[in-house]
Amino acid sequence: MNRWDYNGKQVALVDVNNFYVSCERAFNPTIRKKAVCVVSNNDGCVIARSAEVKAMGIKMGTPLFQIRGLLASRGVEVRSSNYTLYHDMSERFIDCLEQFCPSVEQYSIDESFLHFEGFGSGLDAHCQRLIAAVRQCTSLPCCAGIAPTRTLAKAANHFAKTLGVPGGVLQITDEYHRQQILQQLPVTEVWGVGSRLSKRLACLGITTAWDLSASHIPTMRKAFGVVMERTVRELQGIPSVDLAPMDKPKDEIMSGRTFGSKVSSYTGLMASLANHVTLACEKLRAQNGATGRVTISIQPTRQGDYSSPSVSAYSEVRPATDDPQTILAVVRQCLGEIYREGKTYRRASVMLSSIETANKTQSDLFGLATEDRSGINHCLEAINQRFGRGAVTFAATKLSKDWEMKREYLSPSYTTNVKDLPIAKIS
DNA sequence: TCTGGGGTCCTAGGACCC
DNA sequence: TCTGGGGTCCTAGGACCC
Repeated sequence: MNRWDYNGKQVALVDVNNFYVSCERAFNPTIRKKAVCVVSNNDGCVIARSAEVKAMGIKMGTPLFQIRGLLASRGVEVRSSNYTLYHDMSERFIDCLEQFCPSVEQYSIDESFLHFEGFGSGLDAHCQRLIAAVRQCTSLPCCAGIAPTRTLAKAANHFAKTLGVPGGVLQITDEYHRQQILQQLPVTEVWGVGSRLSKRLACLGITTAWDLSASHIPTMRKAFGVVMERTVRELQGIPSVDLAPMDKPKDEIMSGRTFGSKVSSYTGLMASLANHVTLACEKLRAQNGATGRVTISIQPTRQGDYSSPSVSAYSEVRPATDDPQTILAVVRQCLGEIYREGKTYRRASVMLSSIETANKTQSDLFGLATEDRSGINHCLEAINQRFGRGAVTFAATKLSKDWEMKREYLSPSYTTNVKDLPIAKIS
């Protein structure tokens, strides 16, 4: 038995190639052979690229306005991000994975860790069948990396994708193989090592994943902390990272967005914040929570190349509540504290924290019951669910339109809106 | 009132992820 | 002129307590 045989436990990282682009292509055959990129909210910057676009040297996060000309001259199809479509496709993807593995741990919208035990040498073939099934059921292309730890599985997946391995699966099977893989992987590509850490690592002569894996753990812990120690162990093949389960109730809930165009009026900011209160409260109620602390922040427009720091204000809410109207009143008061007339702003957000479970919130002193609006809140939610988000909103959200998103290149919601169902023509 | 050390709890901020 | 959003985990430092 070699050291890779952890009671036969293996983890596979399966992720969809260029997820957002692949979703756009799934329902639009005319762009399957074309270069495609997807841009962020407000059509701000590039957040997904097809292989052709990557080959043009266009980097992740490039502002759209800088490359409009280039994209047009190369015939690149641009799409605004369509999260309704992507979330629905993500659910279909995960449904498919669950047919092949009893223990699926969703990590992000397009990635999941699959835990297998006792598969032996048949795991590679099993994952190849899984990938073929995903392709058939959803038309999404994906790859898998298999190893004893999540960090190594990530590394294997990286090469499964970039080397175009047949079948789309790469498994690290022994010590020699691990060394080969890690020696070819720049340390920047290691899961958990970002740009800052990799710069500091370079000063110590650590430039590949293999260098990092061979580093002295106590030294690394002292210099970089426990997160780095765990990364090193994972690279060595010792499972050391645990993920918080996705269905765990959130400790804090945030809703924020950059405006479609600059906002300078109090009512404009309030309109945006009221919208975020509604969205945040939907999430809060979905996890049966109540918030005890509301924080708002507004960010002034950038000065030249530098982004201005955001300004924030918070207030405790006692007793904790899930009522948007109560929260809205708090938000209004906070905005009054930090709003400066004459300044222009680019972004606003609302954060709910100190979240408790709604049915065991402390009642306030003397048991003064706050007005019970749960009936009306459920009613509003039901209307919005049936007729679409925004069918009923607080008056404040309608006072100004400046904050609304710019989405010039939006594709239809093929899978979630009857009006947008694709039409098949038989000729 | 001063002296001190150690523990806990909270918050802000950094780094990272996709 | 135009540069995303939502989250996690960890650490340091301050306040408070005994």
